[in-house]
Amino acid sequence: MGKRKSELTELEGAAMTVLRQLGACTPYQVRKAFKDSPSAEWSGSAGAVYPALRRLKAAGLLVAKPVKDARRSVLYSLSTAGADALDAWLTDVARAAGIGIDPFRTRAPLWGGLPSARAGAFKRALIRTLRAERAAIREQLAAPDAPDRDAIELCLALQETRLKWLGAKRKK
Amino acid sequence: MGKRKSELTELEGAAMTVLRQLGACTPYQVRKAFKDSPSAEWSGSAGAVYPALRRLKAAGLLVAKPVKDARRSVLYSLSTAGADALDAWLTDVARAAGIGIDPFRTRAPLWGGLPSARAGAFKRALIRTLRAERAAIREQLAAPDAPDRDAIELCLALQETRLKWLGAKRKK
DNA sequence: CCGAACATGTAACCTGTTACATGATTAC
DNA sequence: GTAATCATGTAACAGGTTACATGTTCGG
Repeated sequence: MGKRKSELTELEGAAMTVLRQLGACTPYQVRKAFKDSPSAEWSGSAGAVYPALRRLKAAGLLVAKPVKDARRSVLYSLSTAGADALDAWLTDVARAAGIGIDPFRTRAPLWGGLPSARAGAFKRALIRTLRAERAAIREQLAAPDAPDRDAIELCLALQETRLKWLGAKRKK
Repeated sequence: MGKRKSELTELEGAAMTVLRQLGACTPYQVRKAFKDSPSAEWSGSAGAVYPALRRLKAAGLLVAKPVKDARRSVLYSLSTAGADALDAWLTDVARAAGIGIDPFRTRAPLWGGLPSARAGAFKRALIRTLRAERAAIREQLAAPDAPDRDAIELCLALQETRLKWLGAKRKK
């Protein structure tokens, strides 16, 4: 069965999440899921996904089922151990509550100190972009068949928090 | 002056942010700033910080001033080109509006599908942790001399958004 | 049948982490 | 003087990214 991995990376967890949601997938389908995702944190680069799935297979967390087509595709799905590992990853409180890497928050402290000529145009552009993303997210929520409704709402809430913060800051 | 770097990494930008805020710093001081930061996204590992600062120096974005102590320390500060690069990094709309890597949001879509025996205890632990962090952040805000007040408020707003989302989800 | 998009990979590179090594300073 | 801590690094490693290479399927 291969030795147990002590911990999953964020990408590995995300990939296994896709497998749980969609059932057995080829690596390409996982990549596609990453790319199509509204909240795309992962580029879904082949150089990350293919090795990651093989790694998980080697660790006994996935089972591979070869497809008999000319492309020699492989359908991966969660093994029992994989399902357990995914649950453990999902319920890792310390990591779930952690901050991650937020480009907005990394930059925010310094926006107040920008040369004012630059600051105005930048803030306008930023707000415009955030609003556009918010609109796109709302669009998705409008679809009656939207999957991951909760996740999309979370995404929306986060963008709105950013917008609200910018607004509050501006007023001061 | 060295050749121009096309783009700064998040850590490089964060390091230069520290230099702008504190003035000339040794690598160790930058590391300390990362570790002390309330919103610590970076471990401030020596293996990242020392090479990063040398990289930026080589690119002409920092100036190095040797200190005449037995430790052969070096004080780094922003060059003119470095200040420009930092401004460009700060005002990179696409990146600032991007989502980054958010462990909470990566996991959130699947919490609904957890075995219910596990889900309850996990959610309680998660809420407890988030509340503890919120309290810690409020603590910082209570200090009258708190620097980066805006940034801390943003941190607080984000944690509250998470808590609110969890609460809303629970009700449904 | 031929070009475009699909699908599977690989190799070189970059950056950050952990763990270690080493010397300087401070507290006692 | 010695132990703890401060401070500066380095080496091995890990995990992603980009760019490339290659074969397959499909639309015209």
